[in-house]
Amino acid sequence: MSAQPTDTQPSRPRIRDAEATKGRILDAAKKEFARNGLEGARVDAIALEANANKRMIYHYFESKEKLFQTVLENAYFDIRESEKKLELDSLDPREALERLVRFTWNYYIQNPEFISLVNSENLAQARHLKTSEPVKIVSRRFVGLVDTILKRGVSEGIFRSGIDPVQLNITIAAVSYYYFTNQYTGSIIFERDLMSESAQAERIRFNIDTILRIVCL
Amino acid sequence: MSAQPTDTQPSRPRIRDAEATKGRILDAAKKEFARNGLEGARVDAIALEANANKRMIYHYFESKEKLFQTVLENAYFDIRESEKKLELDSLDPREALERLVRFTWNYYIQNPEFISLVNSENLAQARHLKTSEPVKIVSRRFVGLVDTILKRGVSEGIFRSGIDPVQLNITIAAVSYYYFTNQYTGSIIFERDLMSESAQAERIRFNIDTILRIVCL
DNA sequence: TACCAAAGTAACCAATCGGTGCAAAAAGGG
DNA sequence: CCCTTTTTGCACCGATTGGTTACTTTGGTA
Repeated sequence: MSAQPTDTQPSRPRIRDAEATKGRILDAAKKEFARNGLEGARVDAIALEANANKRMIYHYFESKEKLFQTVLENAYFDIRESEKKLELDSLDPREALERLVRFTWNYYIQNPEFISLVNSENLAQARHLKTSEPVKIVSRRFVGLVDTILKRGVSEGIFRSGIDPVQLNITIAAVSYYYFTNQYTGSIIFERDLMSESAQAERIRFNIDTILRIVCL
Repeated sequence: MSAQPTDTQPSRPRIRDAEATKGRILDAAKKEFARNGLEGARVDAIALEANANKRMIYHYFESKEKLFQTVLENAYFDIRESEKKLELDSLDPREALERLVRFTWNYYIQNPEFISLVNSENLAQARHLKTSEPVKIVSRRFVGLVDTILKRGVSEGIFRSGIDPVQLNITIAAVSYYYFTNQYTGSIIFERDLMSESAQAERIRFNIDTILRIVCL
């Protein structure tokens, strides 16, 4: 054993950086809320993980609930921002739809916290999102995405008309979201490792096929 | 203020009925776990709701976790039992599939606790279900259901071959499950009341259409 | 360099949580 | 009618929780 007091650097010059501290708290909170849910998350655990003092959480974010709200809003901003970078208008409608399905799948894989946060928010009956005007604003653009693809497909004569873009949007999310959020109970009930490489490859193909079958003539 | 010690009947004759007490606790626990999640649920609240003493919960179910496990297992037994009553073999494959999609939808409506309990279990990485052999057993029959319909449809020349029954099973659940579990955030993001009568009717039609498009030639 | 708002810390608190010890009350067999 | 077993009630506990009080340290700047 050494005489050093902790496993951090012995006499860290302690840099003051409010933005960095806020960022570390948000990152830690996202992890903790995703892993344990809104009720299960521990403020002390967030402070520890963020390498920050618990008092700073209340200094910057007021309460556990407000912290969750901020984490959740940021999560929505992030996914909508990523979607904007897809440039689906340059692709033909079928390819645009396939890319959107793939994007949704990959986003959930790379950001597993997103699904868990949304689940927590729905258990809370969306009480944090209700008051968030910014999230509503960024969501509008997102709904328009599928609508545009659908209209283009119809005018090109490859998609059938009369499809509700909201229903399609929901279904695109559903077939991937459900697979991930229920991966643990699913792997038991179907007696198959749903998260193996081969199972994942199989599922994404099935999902693309499903969505294209909905829209094509 | 009256002199009565509590708000229960002053000298209730106290009937001994272990099974009834257990049942009331399980009902109350199901509601409480569904509403607040595994971590958010309060044992005192369950006791109050069940009109039973908290001590009885630990007498009959040992711990909060074990109580949750029992509630969850019962929920799975119930849905699988209901599915058995569908008699899908007497219908032609297309109708059988439609009935199964409708059943899944209606079951989620009539048993909203089921979805919430499954969500909680997945947040807990299915640690309660892992050790439950009975749930695995009743699940096998369930997977076989869709497989049988699919095979019949192929031999009758109305379904295409090569469809993985597990993928189809997952998709049937997904398109309804996702709609309900995300009803609160969904209603905000799509700026539409997803739970209105008309919205529900629209969704179930869309779901039946989706599933039939997957299997039909 | 003296000053002071901003950033960070440690110790603490009241409330609440899951879980228990213990014994009274009620049923049922002899 | 007694006595064992099951069912019930109440008070209580140690641990943990979200949140706070009071304080020190830092770094830009007048």
